[in-house]
Amino acid sequence: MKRLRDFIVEDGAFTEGGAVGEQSTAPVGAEKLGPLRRETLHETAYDEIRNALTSGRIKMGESVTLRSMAAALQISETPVREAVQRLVAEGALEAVPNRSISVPVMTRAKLEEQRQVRVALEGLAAEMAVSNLSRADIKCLSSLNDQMVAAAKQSDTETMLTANSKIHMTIYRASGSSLLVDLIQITWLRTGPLLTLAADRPTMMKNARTAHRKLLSALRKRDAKSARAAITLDINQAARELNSVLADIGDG
Amino acid sequence: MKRLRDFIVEDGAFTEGGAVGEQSTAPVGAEKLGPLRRETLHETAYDEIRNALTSGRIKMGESVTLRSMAAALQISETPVREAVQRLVAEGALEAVPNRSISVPVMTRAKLEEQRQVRVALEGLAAEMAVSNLSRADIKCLSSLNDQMVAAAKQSDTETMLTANSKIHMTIYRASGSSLLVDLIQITWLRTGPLLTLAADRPTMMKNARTAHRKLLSALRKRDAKSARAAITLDINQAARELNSVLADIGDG
DNA sequence: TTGTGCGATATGTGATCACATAAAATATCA
DNA sequence: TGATATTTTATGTGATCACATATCGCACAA
Repeated sequence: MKRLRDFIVEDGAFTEGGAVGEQSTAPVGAEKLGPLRRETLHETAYDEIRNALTSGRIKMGESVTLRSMAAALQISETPVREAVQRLVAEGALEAVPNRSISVPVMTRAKLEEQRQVRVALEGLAAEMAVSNLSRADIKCLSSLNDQMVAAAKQSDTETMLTANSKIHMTIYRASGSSLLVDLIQITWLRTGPLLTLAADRPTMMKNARTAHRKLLSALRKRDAKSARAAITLDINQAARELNSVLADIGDG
Repeated sequence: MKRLRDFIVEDGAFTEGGAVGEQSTAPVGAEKLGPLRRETLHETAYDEIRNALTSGRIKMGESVTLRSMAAALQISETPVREAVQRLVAEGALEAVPNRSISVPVMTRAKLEEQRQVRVALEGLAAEMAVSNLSRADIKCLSSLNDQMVAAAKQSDTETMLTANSKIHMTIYRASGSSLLVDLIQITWLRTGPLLTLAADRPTMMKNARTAHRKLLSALRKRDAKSARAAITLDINQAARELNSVLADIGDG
């Protein structure tokens, strides 16, 4: 078990004082800057842990402790506990009473469950999104795709995964169904830790490229059925790759 | 805003002492009674609140406070906060910072989102379940269905809803996909508070009866496609009814 | 050397306290 | 009397403390 893993945020979001209390001494005249969606500490903790999970900083099977995470984030245990419990409820973490929290290990069966759910959910979302995506949106998606292949060429897996996630989520959000987006995100979160292990594979990227090309083409033609087919292809190819990774790990 | 709503559990689960600490003085010789899945307080709080939501004890648009719930459950605020935050994350409750928590009001758009997701998810689950349901399981389902119609005749909406839920969830669990079950439960939870308002309607029950009959018939014949069709019918009929309820509320 | 029992440490869990802020109630003044 | 300012209360949020128990380390004996 590793303890006190580096949850350290890149831009030092937590380095200076309390992120909440400072608003009380805000300069006058600047109180109308925006809706000021003041994020709570347990929400930021959730985001941080989630990020650590999907970027591979916390690996499959590894365990973490509340105190170490609280220390790394420089906050109390309470908000991290709340974040962790939410992640446990979402299946991204596992917890047995009075034991340390761990990242659930992926199995063949679970992977197949996720594949089927993904096909159903993301296929639907893609179909629904087709009529809502503007010309500009599709241009943005194309740009994100370029970003993704560029990152892959430089073996920058983290930005590659981020770009891939953005592409998919942008489309799904365009479905207009927040429920759909929420459920898809839960599904992705459960696959997250394994996905980082497969991102390096050259075939992974090659498959994703062709699937994304078909996807963008379908979106441009406003062809809902083809969009669904492209998403399905993307998912099935990824699932095969993840299965292969799982086999490799099992051997090692 | 109503405060201190009755969360009082029927069988007095919380009336006597701490549910956890008592295990320390357990009689010797009885320590091997089972796995002893000791449920934490925030889990029981989650179950209680969830129950209050799906049984209509907390209604749509109503707001609750952490302190009142903690008092009703006779526990500290901490575990109820954790339960509430999970429910907020699942979309069953709504919370704006430093304000009381409320049950989100249903809209036409949200209802349609849920209908589409339900068709996709529960249709898939039903298809997958067909090959896994044993003869005994189907008999049990048939019995539950009888229970449901009996409860409906006596206008006992709560047990009717419970039976209906059991029927569906038994089938979905038979899919073998815990991910699918989890996602479906989240979807149901969001519809919960509205469903209790529609349960009284005679057409609601009548439609459900015919759909369930078709469903059971399909299961007996191991006909996955028909099972999906029956589930889809059940969902679409219910959605129409809920829409009607929404219209009535809008007028009132 | 190895297995076992005991003490020390670690860890999740829940309760209590402190605080900022929003809502409500009350007071104050034109 | 009615609008506005002020006080009081209510409520979510986070930190700290206390506790039960699991895990680990270590001595001790066969």
